[in-house]
Amino acid sequence: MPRAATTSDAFNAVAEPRRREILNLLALEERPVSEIVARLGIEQPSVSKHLRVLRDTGLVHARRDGRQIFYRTNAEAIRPLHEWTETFARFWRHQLLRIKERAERKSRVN
Amino acid sequence: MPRAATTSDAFNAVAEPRRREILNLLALEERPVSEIVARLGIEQPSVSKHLRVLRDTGLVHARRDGRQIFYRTNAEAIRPLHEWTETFARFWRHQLLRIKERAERKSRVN
DNA sequence: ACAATACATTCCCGTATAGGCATATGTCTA
DNA sequence: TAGACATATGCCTATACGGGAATGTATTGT
Repeated sequence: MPRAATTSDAFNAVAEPRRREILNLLALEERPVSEIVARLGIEQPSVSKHLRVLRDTGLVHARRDGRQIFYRTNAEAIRPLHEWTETFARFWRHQLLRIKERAERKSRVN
Repeated sequence: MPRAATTSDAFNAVAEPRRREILNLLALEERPVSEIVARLGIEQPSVSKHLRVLRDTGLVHARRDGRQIFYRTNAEAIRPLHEWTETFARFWRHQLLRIKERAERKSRVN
């Protein structure tokens, strides 16, 4: 079996660096496809295909205005990723704490 | 061009659900391969291959003890993912805030 | 040295890419 | 209605994938 389809879930969709760039770009404000093409320097068909994946996974919303279609990141869809990574956060925070403690112990000795 | 290699970065590595399961399992304590096989019900060669990817991306550490090899999640390697998703957190938090405000406005009217 | 145990690697296969290019679709304007 | 503009889709190719089965490698105990 090959890797799961990029359209199946957010984890797969954001595995592609260009798609993450697109999500970054569309986080603050909605933008038409042409602007994504211009800013990221990716071919238009390629951008459209990435947007298709992002739309199918709910990572972006689309709104048509005349000939243009404005896309915007749907942060809510990124939330599951954030939550999954958050379950590991306590480990590196704990690690940092230990490093800090060790440093303090050291400076106490000196 | 095909999708980027799973070994290229953490984003690609965790796109695979089984690998996320493995990371979850190895987060609290190190475990030998046989235990991962038993707990997740995946074939041993398959587990070994996933572990290889996770090791190449630094997502797990390995320690040999006799015939067994103990693996353990390296939370630090998940941090970049957490940080990337964190940049979007303020948007859904803001969204939640707006929903809350709207609810309060509504109840004020009633 | 040999057998058993614990993992890792290799090969094969069907599938899902992502990019490039051409083309189709939808919308506005003259 | 024709043409320009904005975007989407289809086709092609090379490549990476993940599972299954078989095999290789390292370590231990006898």
